Amino acid sequence: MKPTIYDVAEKAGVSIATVSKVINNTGKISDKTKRKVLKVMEEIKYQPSVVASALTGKKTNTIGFLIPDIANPFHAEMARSVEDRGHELGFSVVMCNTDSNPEKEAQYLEWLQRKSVDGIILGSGTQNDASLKELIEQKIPAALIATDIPSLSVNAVLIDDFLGGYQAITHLISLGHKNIAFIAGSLNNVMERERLRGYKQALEEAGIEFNRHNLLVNNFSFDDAKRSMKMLTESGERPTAVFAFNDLLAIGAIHGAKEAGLKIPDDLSVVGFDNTILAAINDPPLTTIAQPIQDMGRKVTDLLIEQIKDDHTVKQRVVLLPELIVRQTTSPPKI
Amino acid sequence: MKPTIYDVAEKAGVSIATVSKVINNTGKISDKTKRKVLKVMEEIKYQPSVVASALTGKKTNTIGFLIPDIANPFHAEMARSVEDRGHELGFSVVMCNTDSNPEKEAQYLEWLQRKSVDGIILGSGTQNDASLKELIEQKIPAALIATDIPSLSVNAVLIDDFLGGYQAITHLISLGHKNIAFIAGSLNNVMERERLRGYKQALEEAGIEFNRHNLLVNNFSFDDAKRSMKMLTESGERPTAVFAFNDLLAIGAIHGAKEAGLKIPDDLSVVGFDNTILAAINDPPLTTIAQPIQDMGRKVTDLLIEQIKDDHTVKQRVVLLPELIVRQTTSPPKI
DNA sequence: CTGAAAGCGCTAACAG
DNA sequence: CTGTTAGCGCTTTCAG
Repeated sequence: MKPTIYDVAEKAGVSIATVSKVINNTGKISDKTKRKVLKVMEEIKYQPSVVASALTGKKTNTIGFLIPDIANPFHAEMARSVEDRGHELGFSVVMCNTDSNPEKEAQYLEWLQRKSVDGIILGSGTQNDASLKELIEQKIPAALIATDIPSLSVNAVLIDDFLGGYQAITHLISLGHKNIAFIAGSLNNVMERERLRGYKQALEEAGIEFNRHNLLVNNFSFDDAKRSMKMLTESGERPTAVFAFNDLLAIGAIHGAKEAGLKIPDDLSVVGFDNTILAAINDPPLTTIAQPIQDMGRKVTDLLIEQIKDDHTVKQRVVLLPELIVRQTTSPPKI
Repeated sequence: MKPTIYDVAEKAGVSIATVSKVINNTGKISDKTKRKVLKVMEEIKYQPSVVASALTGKKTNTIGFLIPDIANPFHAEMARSVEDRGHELGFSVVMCNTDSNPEKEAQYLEWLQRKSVDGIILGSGTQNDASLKELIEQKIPAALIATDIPSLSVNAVLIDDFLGGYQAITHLISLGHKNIAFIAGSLNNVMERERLRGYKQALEEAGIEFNRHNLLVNNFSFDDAKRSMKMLTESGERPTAVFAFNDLLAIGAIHGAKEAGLKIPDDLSVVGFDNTILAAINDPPLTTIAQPIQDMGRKVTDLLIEQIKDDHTVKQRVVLLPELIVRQTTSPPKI
């Protein structure tokens, strides 16, 4: 059996209360007995049980992290930075892949509560506003990353998606493009709608009319993007540039364009979003709008853990600014 | 406050023992009282505390998952399949990024034990054999994925790395290549050494002598691979083909080669390993040795959970076979 | 400074 | 069938 607090108390000739105090550095214990207890703990390799201490009302030092899919590089990089920061601060993180499915989401949330996690981070793709609301009502610390729910008072770290879209399109326009497509995902969340708004705004400022045919909605999949792009090249006045919802879709579009015989960037300029590893290793390297993933993960973890330690901290919404990374998939149109 | 078992007992007019029995479906309870209790649980939104039940010796339904870096697509895809299967079977998974650092590894292991996880999966890159040994001695269920420690009796799921290396090189030789480089990582684990052995064996069978200069050891980084490749192209008799330890390194090599003015695959054939998303989206699509990542993740999770449920199950080492996926980065040498 | 004792929410005999 | 009760390992008053 694993040694318990009783074992060390007995072996050290003190009471369990004393042992508890030296473990937690509370109360006043003489140096002498403190040393003795510490020594015994070493000897019998005693490890306090988090389960038992949690039952008395202390923290579990565990947080939940919900994202649609950890196999998606954007989410994986986010997970890495959240876990890193959590680890630094003494917290474990439970990974939950929701597939953006509200039912799965609700189930994870229930499990996490039953396991008494100290708090929960909801990543982009959170669908189930209702369950988040419940979380907040039950005073479970929660924070959002890369997404926002304007109607709720909750810590959130996100980027200015409007600006991201605006930057991408402004860049393309400055290169001389006028016919620019937008390859979106489902278009059913604020994030995407904001980027679309940025897209439209940039067009408008340049006096270019929005063309409904240039707005492609697909299913967040590589193959969809490829197919969409191919179709687009066959349309009458094909765009000379495309802005994709993320790097994966951008690369899908590039593949589709290449299959149709187009050269990148000469025949088609492409801008991605996120600046994941995919953008860096693409050939040619992908021009993209960078989200500061590391900072976002770190910041949201800090906010959540602050809230866990003191529930009266004032909530905040931290908006980081995206940055245009010009690489080699954009150039003036050659037409 | 969250409702407890006492709250439902009181409201339903029964004892907590009865409530406990309906929760766990143990003992014999009349349909009538069962329904009544269930109804009350619904009404007050009662959720049994995993912490409390764990304290009485029951499972926490949580497992730990150690890998070097979830931001690495290979690990991320593995994590996804482990978490998926865990979720199906009712287990949460705690993600731990070790950076292959033995101290971090040991610390995670300690935390996980203090949190009473039911079992632990160790991914490739596990460095600290000693702490794994301790785990086993303490009868904590553990299982290995994509790695093996021959001296320990522990469930493991891995691929035949020797065969993988052999397949890659045989493919290249069959295309007519004779001068083939191997871009390795650190070369300090069985996995890599096995692949190297496969490489050598294939060469030997073809009557090609092993050339020490064709073995490049780097640091698992994209840039290292790129640099290595560039150097290689400047050497006297540059290889006409290269086999890399994983897809990322293979793509790094491709970038290096392209910078040196080589065309892929005409001037240089490249074979990767893992068949991650990187291989599929590379341009040209990367020929690679596929690991059945989904199956591995699922299988190792099954083995671990079986062991959790019954510690007397016989341990096994499941060796899956890698598969050569020929795409477009390999062709006969044009020299 | 140190220890006795109550209690956290739940499970598992054991009685009835 | 249902309830009483003794823990699980730890924290926290409250006395001494």
